[in-house]
Amino acid sequence: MTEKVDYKQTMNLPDTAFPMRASLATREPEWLRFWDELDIYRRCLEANENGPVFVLHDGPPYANGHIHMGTAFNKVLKDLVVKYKSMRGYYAPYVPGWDCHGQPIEHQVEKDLGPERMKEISQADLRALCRDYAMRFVGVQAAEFQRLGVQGDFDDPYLTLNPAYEAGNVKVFAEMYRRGMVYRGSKPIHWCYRCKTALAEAEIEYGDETSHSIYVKFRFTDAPEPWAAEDLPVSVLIWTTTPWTLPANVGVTLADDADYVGVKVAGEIVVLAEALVESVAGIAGWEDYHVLPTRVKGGALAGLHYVLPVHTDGTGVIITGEHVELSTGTGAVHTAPGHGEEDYLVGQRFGLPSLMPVDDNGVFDAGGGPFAGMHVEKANPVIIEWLREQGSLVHAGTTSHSYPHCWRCKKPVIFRATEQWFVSMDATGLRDAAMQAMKGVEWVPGWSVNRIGSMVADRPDWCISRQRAWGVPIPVFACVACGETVATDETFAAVEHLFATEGADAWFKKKPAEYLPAGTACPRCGGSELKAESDIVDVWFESGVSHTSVLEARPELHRPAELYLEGSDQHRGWFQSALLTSVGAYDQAPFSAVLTHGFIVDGDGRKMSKSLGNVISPLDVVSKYGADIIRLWVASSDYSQDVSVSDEILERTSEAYRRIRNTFRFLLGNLADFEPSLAVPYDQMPELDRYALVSLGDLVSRVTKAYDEWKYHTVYRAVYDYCVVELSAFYLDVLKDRLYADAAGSHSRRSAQTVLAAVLGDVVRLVAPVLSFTAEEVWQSAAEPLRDGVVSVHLAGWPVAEERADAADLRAAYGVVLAARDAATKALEDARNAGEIGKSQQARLRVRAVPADRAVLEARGAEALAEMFIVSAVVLEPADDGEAEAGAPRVIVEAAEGEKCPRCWNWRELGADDLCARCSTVVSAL
RNA sequence: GGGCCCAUAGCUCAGCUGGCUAGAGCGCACGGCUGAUAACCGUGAGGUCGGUGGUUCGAGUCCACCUGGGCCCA
Repeated sequence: MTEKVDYKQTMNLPDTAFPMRASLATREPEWLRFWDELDIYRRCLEANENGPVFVLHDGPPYANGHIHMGTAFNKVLKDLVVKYKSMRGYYAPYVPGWDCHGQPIEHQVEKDLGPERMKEISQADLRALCRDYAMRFVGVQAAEFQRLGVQGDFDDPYLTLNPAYEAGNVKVFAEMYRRGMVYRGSKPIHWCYRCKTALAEAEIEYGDETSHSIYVKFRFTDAPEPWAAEDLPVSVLIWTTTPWTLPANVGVTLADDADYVGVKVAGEIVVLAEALVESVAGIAGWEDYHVLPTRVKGGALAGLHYVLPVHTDGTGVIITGEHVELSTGTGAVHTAPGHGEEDYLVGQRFGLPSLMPVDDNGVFDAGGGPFAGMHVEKANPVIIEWLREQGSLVHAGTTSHSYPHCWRCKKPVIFRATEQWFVSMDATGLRDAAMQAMKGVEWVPGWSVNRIGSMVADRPDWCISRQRAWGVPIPVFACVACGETVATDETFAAVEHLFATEGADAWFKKKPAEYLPAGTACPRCGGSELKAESDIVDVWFESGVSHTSVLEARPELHRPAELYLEGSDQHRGWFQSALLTSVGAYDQAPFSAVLTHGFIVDGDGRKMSKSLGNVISPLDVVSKYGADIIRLWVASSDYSQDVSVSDEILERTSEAYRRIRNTFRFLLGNLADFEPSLAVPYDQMPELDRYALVSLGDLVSRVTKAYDEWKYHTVYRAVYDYCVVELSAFYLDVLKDRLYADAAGSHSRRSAQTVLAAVLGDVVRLVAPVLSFTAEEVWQSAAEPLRDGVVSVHLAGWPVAEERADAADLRAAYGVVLAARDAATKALEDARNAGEIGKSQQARLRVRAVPADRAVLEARGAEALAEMFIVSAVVLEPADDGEAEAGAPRVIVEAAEGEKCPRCWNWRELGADDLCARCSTVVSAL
């Protein structure tokens, strides 16, 4: 019996302090402190001071609430872009921003305040509360974004409530105004006559309401052709639930393509959609009626005139629209552009006037005709009676339907046109210019341009005014004497200066005379008393002008930005408002490229909502898995579609992370005693090592290309597969014998370490934009000589794929070798299942390959093949006739000859010391 | 109801301009190893490509419709 010797001590086993368990949740904050002390954001900028500039311009999230999966995804994606560009040598500043104005914050503050205190508070005080509210959440979100590893100028972000930002609004508005694309018009909005206020869509609560339901005849001025022969009065029959809007009627909208018929009833003819005759007859209680045979398309009736229902001395016109429903009503829609959104839009298209005879209190003015002075609600029954007297009422009943209510007083609201400010899409050719400008932009993914294109092509004029408190005022004045708008280069300059120095709050505290140049007067009547406009600007306009307030204003940025990157909802939102304001003021798109991503959905592809109970919070993921897992999930997802997240997905991501982490750990462990001065030159390396470097170079090329094409999930895939397939399953597995058993300072082991150092150095940088924390941990765990004085992986630059003269030959040869290896592992598995072997080193393989392959294998040498197959010996044999055609080599497993070397576990002839020759030499030299 | 988009194994992804028995990794099952060990190695079983119809000699890959889902409108 030989005495058991512990040869383990004589081997070079991995040694590293880099822990297998990541403990990201606790360790990541330490790296955040490390970067903070390093001032890594500024260091990255300084390092690239002379590099090309790449500006990713942050779209400002709304400053309320905590971050959610969508904002986390967006910010991490941006961070990948910025960190990659920075490592590539670009000067890549990233200034995060927040959208601080707007109705949701104002609404929340008002709710917190309560109705009593709300009545007391001044606009200035209300604005101060809104500001506090916004600032609180800017702080909350900034901390949360940074926890995700997002790097940027969080010490000096841009906020839409900053004076300098507010001034930018004036600058852009002024330029667009000067160019003649801003005008005053009217547009219907939700209005609560009890609270005497305009309401935003978000302030509307929908609830069931019982309304009047009336059918009314509008008499044609001349009997339309199809029914003229009957020689009876002909009317079009409409249905409405708001009798009080009839005084504002100017048109009747029909469905262009639907069939309309005349119904003879009670001695006259009423026209309505054929599909609705039966239901109307039932409701109206027609017993004796007759549908005339002639059918007419709605479009054929367009242009006919009828006598207005209330103002019977005037006429209205028949038009067509796509919003006409054929499931309820009559298929003929009473159209009052002053009192309905769709009516307004269709009215615009047909050039109908927008009558609005109702004042702030909901009372008819003179435009109400016989109902002037009456409140609309009280007028309803009166109007119905009046219509009955006129003989135009066909039926009056009630109906229950969903109707908008005021969130404050919970009472029904009305729709009512008011004076608003608009940006004209066509008066100065803004639409065409915008369509043109978007052609010069790179849209990722490509279909993205279709979406914004159709939006810009179809959109109505942009209503940019809001009747609210928390925002930036429309920077114009009205003459108190004559009502004329006063807005000149001088007043704009004064307001811009006012905002820049004191903020928009000053608008609500000072009188115009205090900041306008002396002598500013109304151009029409010469009046010198001016009133500041009380409306504020649409928040989309506000965020849109960041190209001016931020890109142009900050020295490190520029307009146009290289990239805007947001969720696909921003085609309608920020992308569009930025495009329109930039083209409007500068004839130029604000961005060179726009990247959009999908929305975050659950594992079944459904949107996240509290009611479905499928919401996952990024903060929970951070504390359970760590920010790097979120980052890896972001990188692994194809953002051009909606992106799923679920416990399973995160669990899988986490497993993938562990695999990558372990790969780094193995590399670090085997480089403990290595430094660059010990490196073996490429041309002196064993072939396998050269192949490994070629393969590494291929990875670098592939990954770099993927980053450049914004395909992060390809980056992830490539790196992960490389770790698993190339390294773990092949190269590293093969290398263990050499690394552990050869002499520590041997050429063969140093060669392997040279490769491992290259792999470590390259891969850690390839993943640094994604696994920012872990890459830093790896970097700091590497021996100092390997880091060469670079204090952070994020300052380490980008790896270069080296060109190797023998690369093509090696790729071809190793294609054959790896195919043979596959055949070998299969054969070994069979032998294992048959109980013939355990470890592969117990085997000796006879490999029979077709001549071409055998030549390739022979050129590597049997010893090299044994090393690569991790067996004790390989014998190459000619294939039998029957095997000659086979693609993969045939492999026969036999027991290895010799005995198991107690040190390296290969089966060899053992010497006097009971060791194999290699181990004997190594041990005796110790 | 409209515009844009999506739908390949349990998961994440490949499948270019239509052409061999639809691929990868993970997960899973089984096995090995115990010198990457809350690791590592191997083998294997899983999709007929959301559905229907069509174009074609041939379709996951083109067309139509449908179903389900997402964003934005209405």
